[in-house]
Amino acid sequence: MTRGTGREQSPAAPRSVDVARLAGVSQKTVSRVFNDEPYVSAEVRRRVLEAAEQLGYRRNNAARALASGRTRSIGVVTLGTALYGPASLLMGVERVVRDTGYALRVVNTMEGDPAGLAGAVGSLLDQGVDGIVISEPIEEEGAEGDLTVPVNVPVLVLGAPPPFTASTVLYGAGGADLMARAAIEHLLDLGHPTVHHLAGPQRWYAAKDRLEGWRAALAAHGRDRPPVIEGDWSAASGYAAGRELAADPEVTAVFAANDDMAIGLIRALAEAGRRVPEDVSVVGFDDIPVAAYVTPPLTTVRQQFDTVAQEGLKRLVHAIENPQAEALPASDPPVHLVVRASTQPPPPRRPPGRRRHTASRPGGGPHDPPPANGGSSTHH
Amino acid sequence: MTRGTGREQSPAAPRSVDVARLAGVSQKTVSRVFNDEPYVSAEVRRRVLEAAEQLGYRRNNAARALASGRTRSIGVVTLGTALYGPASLLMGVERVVRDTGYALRVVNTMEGDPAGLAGAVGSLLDQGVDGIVISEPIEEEGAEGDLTVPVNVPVLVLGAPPPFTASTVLYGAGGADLMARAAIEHLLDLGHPTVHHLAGPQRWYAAKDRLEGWRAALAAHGRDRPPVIEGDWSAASGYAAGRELAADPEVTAVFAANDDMAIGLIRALAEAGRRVPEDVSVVGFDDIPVAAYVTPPLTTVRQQFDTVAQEGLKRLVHAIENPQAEALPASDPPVHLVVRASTQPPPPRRPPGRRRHTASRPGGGPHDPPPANGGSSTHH
DNA sequence: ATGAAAGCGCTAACAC
DNA sequence: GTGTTAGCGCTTTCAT
Repeated sequence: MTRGTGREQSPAAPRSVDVARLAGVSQKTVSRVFNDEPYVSAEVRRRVLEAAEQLGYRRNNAARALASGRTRSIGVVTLGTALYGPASLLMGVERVVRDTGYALRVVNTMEGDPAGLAGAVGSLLDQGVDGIVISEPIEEEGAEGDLTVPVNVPVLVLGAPPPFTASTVLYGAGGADLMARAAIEHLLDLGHPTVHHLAGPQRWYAAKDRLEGWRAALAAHGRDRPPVIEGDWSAASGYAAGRELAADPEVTAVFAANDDMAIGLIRALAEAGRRVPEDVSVVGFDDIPVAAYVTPPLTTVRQQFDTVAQEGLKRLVHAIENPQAEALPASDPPVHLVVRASTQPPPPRRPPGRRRHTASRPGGGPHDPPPANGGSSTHH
Repeated sequence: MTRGTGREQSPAAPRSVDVARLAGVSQKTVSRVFNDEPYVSAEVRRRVLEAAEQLGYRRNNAARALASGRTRSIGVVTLGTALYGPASLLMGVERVVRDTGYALRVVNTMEGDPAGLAGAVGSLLDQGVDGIVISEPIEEEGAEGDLTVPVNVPVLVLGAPPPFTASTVLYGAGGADLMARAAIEHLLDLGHPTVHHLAGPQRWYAAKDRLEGWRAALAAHGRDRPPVIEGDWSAASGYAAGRELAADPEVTAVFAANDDMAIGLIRALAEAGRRVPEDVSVVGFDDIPVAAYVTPPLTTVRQQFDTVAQEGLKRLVHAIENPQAEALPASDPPVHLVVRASTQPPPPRRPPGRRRHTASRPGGGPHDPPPANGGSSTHH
């Protein structure tokens, strides 16, 4: 209707020249208006915007990218899981990216993906992103070490050491070891002689970090370090681990690397007649939405995904827009241990080999309303 | 190093002409090779690929998009939540999109976002996507009905009726009503006189669908339709609902619109002395990863996000690549009710007003190992 | 404060 | 089978 090419199919999107013509200015002026450049009179700006509105003009991003060499988009590599941690981080990233005016492109790396991280990053590079976020990468078999593709955009790695070298690499989401440590110390403070660890899959850096925090905390307090059981993040693996641990009367406290495993673990313990928290205390990690409502309500470490995403992206965008400048400093997120009903002091020591069931804990029965978010204390 | 512009900064990405020159062919031939077009001799193809490899050539997508008018990317609008359902769907979508050779752009609509769906779609249109997936939209206040922006690309709406008109609109992820219905019928089959419903927020179409299935099932069987309680998907809201329902001795079966609410509900019931499943049966929806490991293991409706995503995207891509062709038909996903321990026949009827605790269920105590995935039956 | 001209790196249509 | 010629719709640089 507007531009008379004759074809009715879909009336060809208006271009900036069309707007310029209608507004009676040059095409460049339209460009100026849309880029908020200075030196456009208010009157002209108004005319241009009005013409654009009338035509339903949207600027063509491909042309823009081609001419400017920047796509104004950020790519994120995530694992293709709906696991609470990675999914929450992704949502946090999206929120911030949009706020900063960039577009978001997403690719997944599946566990066992042959191309893996390199493939994912390559695909983003193909798409021409201005920066890359790698969220919770896992260790690749074989492709250990450097990426084969040269990465010429800034990269933000959330929750892991550098998987490769790029022009600029930033880190974020550290401090999981400190968080784990706070969990362990909570249990030691309650009087547990030591704490067992149900670790996450060690190909995940997140799992390694938590293991490391556990190790460090026990070492710092001169405690025994019992053997580690490795799960796969799933409640099923936590359940399997629980069956093992239930058989060992020495176990009075367990730190699980995520809440799902903690829930499976608690179930297995309960089925074996070892009550939580009376006989065994359990701490999880993540603070998933149901953590306060399972039985017993789970003591756990809350991750602040939004904060982590926000802080990391601020630094990434800074690096994109100020290529020569110094990288902004990272800051460890605060540790936030949420104490609920799954932890309490250990049962009194007694000669091994005798089965017994101790009295109920003071005021901690299942009839207490779960603290909505209550009982949380912030360490560090 | 290769192209001598003198600047060492970052040695300017090679272009297809550079490859052409090195391979001793025309630039167009390079284009042919990279687009897998026919009519290139094996020998030339080899030379081109080798030259490209040597130069580290990656084709410029902005230029490609500008010249061809297609971005080879699909945009997805999701809610900015890590809720299991939406997050799983997003992951499913990503997986399929990559397989089909498209890139994925993601924008969120936050609840209460002023721009809302229109803003999100507009932002994708700005980015120049070839197709749009709208995942689980919620009803917008005010902006009811049509989008103000013209959408000239095919749109796939997952889990909702048409929020607007576009050139092509496809639907997917229907059938939630049938799934809800299967859940209700499972409870009726067990002998419950009727089933209460803890609904999701009714601004979500997914919540409406489940409510509708509940309503239809009760109507079909001529049962009472008790008042509906509306939650917000959270375990906390399920807990609140549970306190209400616990006070009503008539309640013997509850269908919760998602698992998180079901878990909160069960906790509130337990605290009020109403055991699940002995006194009250509960069915959830989603089959979240921990559903089999909470106490009691949750009977729930499993959603097949991968299938839904795959099926929907196949149709979307078809619509993108065959603009004139008939839309591929949709197919309802199969209903998959996973029966675990949170449901059983109702306790024997007795005069109202008397409190009692009935015997334990036959072989259904907490010491049964949770069926990993067991006890599932597929309806419809 | 505004405009003219020259590409950005590719694909499309046609020639050979 | 391969090359040539034009743009795609912007941003950039430089004039004015």
